[in-house]
Amino acid sequence: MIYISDTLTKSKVPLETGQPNVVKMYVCGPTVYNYIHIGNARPMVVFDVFRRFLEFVGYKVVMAQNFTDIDDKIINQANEWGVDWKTVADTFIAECYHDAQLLGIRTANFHPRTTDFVEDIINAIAKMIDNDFAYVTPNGDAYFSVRKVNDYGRLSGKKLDELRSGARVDVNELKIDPLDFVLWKSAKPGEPVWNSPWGKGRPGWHIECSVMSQKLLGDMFDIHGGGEDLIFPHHEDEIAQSKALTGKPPARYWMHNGMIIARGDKMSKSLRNTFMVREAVRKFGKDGVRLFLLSKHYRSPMEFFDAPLDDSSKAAARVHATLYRFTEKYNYPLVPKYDEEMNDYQTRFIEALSDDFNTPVALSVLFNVVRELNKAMDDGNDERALKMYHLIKRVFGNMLGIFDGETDKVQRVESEEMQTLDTLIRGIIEMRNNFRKEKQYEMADKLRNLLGESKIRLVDTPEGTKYELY
RNA sequence: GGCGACGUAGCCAAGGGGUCAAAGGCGGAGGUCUGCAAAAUCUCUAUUCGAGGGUUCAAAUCCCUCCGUCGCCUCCA
Repeated sequence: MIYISDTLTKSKVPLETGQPNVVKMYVCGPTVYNYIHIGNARPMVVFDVFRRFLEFVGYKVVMAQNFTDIDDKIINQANEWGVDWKTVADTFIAECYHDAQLLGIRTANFHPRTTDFVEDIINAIAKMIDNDFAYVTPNGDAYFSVRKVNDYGRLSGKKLDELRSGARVDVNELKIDPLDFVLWKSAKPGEPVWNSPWGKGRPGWHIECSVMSQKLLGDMFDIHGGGEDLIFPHHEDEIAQSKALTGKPPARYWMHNGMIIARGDKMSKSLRNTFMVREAVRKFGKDGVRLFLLSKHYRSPMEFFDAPLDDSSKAAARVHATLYRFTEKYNYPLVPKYDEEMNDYQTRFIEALSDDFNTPVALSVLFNVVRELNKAMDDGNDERALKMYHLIKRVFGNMLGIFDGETDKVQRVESEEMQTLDTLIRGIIEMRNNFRKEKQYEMADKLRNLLGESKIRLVDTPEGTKYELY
């Protein structure tokens, strides 16, 4: 049984899906007006791994992640650059796919864009107006009446009257209640527009997710995920909208990941303390970044700074070296037969992830197996080595989306340049070994240092001298 | 102001009434291996879990107080 923390009930609950062995999951994606940063990447990686885990234990996962491709920030950005909104959106959707791919995030089954669903959104709003959950103001805005649904505020633990007294809510005389939120924004001059029964305008933010998730995953899917900053008002409003439309909340469970903190604040584009995914991958490697993101429980906020990223990067490199050591001997390792030890490690790994997706514990199992793989190779126990290799590379690595490349940062390209370099290095190694044979260690060490300065590390093994670039 | 989370070794981070003299990673010390290194491996590196009270046969784990950090309440993943 898999247990997850449900934001709505604030408790750890068993995952019981609508259809047996199928998990339908919707994860809120970014508004595309710039490159994605590490904060955007956390839910992407977390839910990517969660999905792989569910698949491993036998679920068929149907996953959707949206792009908000029309919004004030996109329009502002477009105006600033003197291009149209769609160019901005298209550009950063493309860049987002690029960065997601760099991070080894599998594409979801659906990546809906708001502007592809305007017709459905209009229909949904019309229905809410008909059923008296929403109203149109004289200027052509449409608003949702928050007080028409019961339990509004349950997800975020807020009480309507406390919110009102907070007086932080948008003061807008057109709204009947200050807490009402916009479903359709009437167009200001020069803004992109779509036609609607109540005038030219564009969809508000919350309605897109309700409409797209319902259309793609159905009235009540299993898991709705996203960053915890979306709990209020975004997800609260989605619940209200779905209840107005279908009489049901949109999802059975709500999973929220904690924020990435940088320099004392939440990482956010508007706070200018972002660290781009692209830069992080360049600096720490794909597996280093993923390992970092999985090193802390997904619900806790995590501080972003170099030291732990460096640690994760080193740990990833160590595992890569171990795997490389194995594949050097066995180019095409086949499938081992499971034994008690393998079952035991795998069970521990799965149990960790089954307990509210405890990735830090799962990683501890992984690192234990890495040590066992090294030991098996040290002992010359190839059969056991294959078993450990299989667990790391094909089972754990597969679920975590790591160790699927040759090495993390160092490329072992079969290019002509590499061939030349290889010949050169091998030549120097041979010279050094001749010096060693003649016990001229000073000369031998000189050559080793020379290579070391060029970031080439020599490793003397019983099978001869090897080298690696670092 | 309201709601919520957290404070565990040099750093990162699990655990969440007894099996914890507390997993794992990074770092550090020492051993094995090596001509020496490197890599790998082994041992050690928190008698203690922010501070102070309390409950209990038993607490890092439950309760209270205090100190500190952070999130949400506004666009945000």
